[in-house]
Amino acid sequence: MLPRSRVTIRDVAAKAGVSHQTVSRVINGRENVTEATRGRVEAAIHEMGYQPNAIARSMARGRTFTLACISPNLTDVTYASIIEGAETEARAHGYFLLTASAADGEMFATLVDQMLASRRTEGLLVITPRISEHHLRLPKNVPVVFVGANPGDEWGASVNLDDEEAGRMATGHLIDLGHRRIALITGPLEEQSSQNRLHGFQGTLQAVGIEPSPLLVEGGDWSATSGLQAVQRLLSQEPGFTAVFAQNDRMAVGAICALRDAGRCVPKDVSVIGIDDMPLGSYFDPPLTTVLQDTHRMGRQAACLVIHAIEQRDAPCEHQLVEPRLIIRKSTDGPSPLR
Amino acid sequence: MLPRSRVTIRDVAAKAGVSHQTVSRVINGRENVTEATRGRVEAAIHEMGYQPNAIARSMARGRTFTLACISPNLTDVTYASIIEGAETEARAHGYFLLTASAADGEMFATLVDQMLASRRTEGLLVITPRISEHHLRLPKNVPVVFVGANPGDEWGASVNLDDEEAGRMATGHLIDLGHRRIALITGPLEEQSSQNRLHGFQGTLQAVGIEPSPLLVEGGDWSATSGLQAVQRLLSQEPGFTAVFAQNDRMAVGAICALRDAGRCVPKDVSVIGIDDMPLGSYFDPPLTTVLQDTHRMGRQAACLVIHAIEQRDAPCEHQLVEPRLIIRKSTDGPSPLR
DNA sequence: ATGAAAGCGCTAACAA
DNA sequence: TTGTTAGCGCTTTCAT
Repeated sequence: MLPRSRVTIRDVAAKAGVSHQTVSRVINGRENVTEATRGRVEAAIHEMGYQPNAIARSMARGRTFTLACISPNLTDVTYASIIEGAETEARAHGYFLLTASAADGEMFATLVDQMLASRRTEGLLVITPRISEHHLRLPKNVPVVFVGANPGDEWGASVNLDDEEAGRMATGHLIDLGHRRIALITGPLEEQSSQNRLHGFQGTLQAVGIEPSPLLVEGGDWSATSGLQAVQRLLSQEPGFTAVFAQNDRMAVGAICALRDAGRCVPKDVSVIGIDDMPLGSYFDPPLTTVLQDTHRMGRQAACLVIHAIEQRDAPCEHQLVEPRLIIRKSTDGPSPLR
Repeated sequence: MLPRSRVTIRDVAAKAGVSHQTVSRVINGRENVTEATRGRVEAAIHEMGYQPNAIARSMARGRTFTLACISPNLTDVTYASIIEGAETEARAHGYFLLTASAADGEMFATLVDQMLASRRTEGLLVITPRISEHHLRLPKNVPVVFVGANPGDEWGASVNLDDEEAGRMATGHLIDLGHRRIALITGPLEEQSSQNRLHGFQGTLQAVGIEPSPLLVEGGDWSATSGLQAVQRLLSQEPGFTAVFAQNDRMAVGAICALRDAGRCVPKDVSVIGIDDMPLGSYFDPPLTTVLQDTHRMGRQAACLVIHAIEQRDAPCEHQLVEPRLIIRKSTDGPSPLR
């Protein structure tokens, strides 16, 4: 057992010649304390180097002012940026963020137990691209917000990119440049965002009278390597495409590598567009055209939602969509007239 | 004020027909409880869905099993990976991690107050490339470990890359390839790691009889843009170099861009090496040769050190160095015989 | 093996 | 305005 805190409210009270309750009033900034006593108490606090014990406060008030945030990992910049946004917003509201990564559902369940059920935290942010059964076995009395997937009304609020619009935006950009044969590299189709981006893609093609070909759609797992492999498959089965829409930037970068390896020049022979606007995207060769996903903002909004739900117990379960934005760099251009 | 926890230890006790103390013994796995009573208590716990209240426990035990981690930001993948490593290790030891970003010294001081002085956390990880006065005004009675800089023995333990060795490794690789005129792009020279990497660079050159030229050294701020600009300056003042050692990968990528813009081919005309082994480093053009900094491991070691210090109050103040490792890809090659 | 009593450091309700 | 009295939910003595 570790040593306990040095100075308590009572020590200060004794020194200042008041009751401990008066000290409590002073440190809580209550109005009903004479200027004189307040001065004496503050002096004593200063002299003794008193610092309120947060745990005792939590105990007495029944509040911890702490949020939990569980993410598949902390290093993926998409997640890291959501977390950073959430932490910033949380702190602006006087909350702390207890962060953890959960590799699998089991880990997730354990964390929820230790963080939520034990009342260490007052709310939960779940960052996940995919809702699993574990996510739906959460304590009912604690506000939860999902980022990256939408579990539906009865399970919790959510914040997501408007994925369908992002899909339309990327596809529309390629069509505007004159492309007709556009290949798509999706994320895992079990994930809502992949599906929604796919729908945006298909809808946009059909709107201009292009029938989407299944031979021009390949799936990846969001990694650069998977994007590379997807392009190799596309090249072997239907090499006539003049543009590639990868559902995220990492796969787009992999796609560019595969095209270069195959002797196709980007953007002269093939245009490539991604989604995310990841760091250093403008330092690849060629600089990557992409659709921005404002993850920092998503994190802030998510934190805002949980805090709102904590403070007004009646808060409705909102599902917010964040707008994408097209960022044109050099990896897209009109189709070569030679082809 | 929020509703309090539903079931307490006493409710369970009543249901099981024992004293609350017996329940406490059961949930703490104490030996001195009859199998019979234990069974009754466990049944009651299960039926009522009882979950121990972590705050009350912290209160009674004087322990929170929580560490604080303060970093300049959470998105820089170097930091994020340290944090992830720390969190993993912390959890393996039964600790949580309260994460926050501190843009400046003032924010840092506030966070320390709220997290440490209030006894919300039992130890602190400080991720920072540079020690400032704020870092040395920490509470004396709480273990602190620095990652990314070394404050010296009396201020706290530290975990760092062996920066000097990393500098030697990168420089040695270029020399082994046959380069003699090697340019260096440093990080900010107020930071220890920049200085140490610089020393490794200079020492290695001198060891093979090359006198380091000040005209071949430029400073950046770790950003890709600063690497790009540094190369532009180098090119204008002393264009005869055949290799560039950038003290991190981002600046190396910027350097490659600048060289390409200037019509110099990497690695044919100029070789480029960085430090970090950042994600996607192998997807740039050309794939980046670099010196690996094992940030995940650094985070784990740092967490290990704090926890050790918490559990044995006498723990010495260690300064650990993590070994770098050379990763050869395509951005380095022998100098062109034509030059 | 079990229970009773005390207290962790603070806030909240009530008195004075 | 100030002080007194009770807890918050648990762990830790110390009895029994």
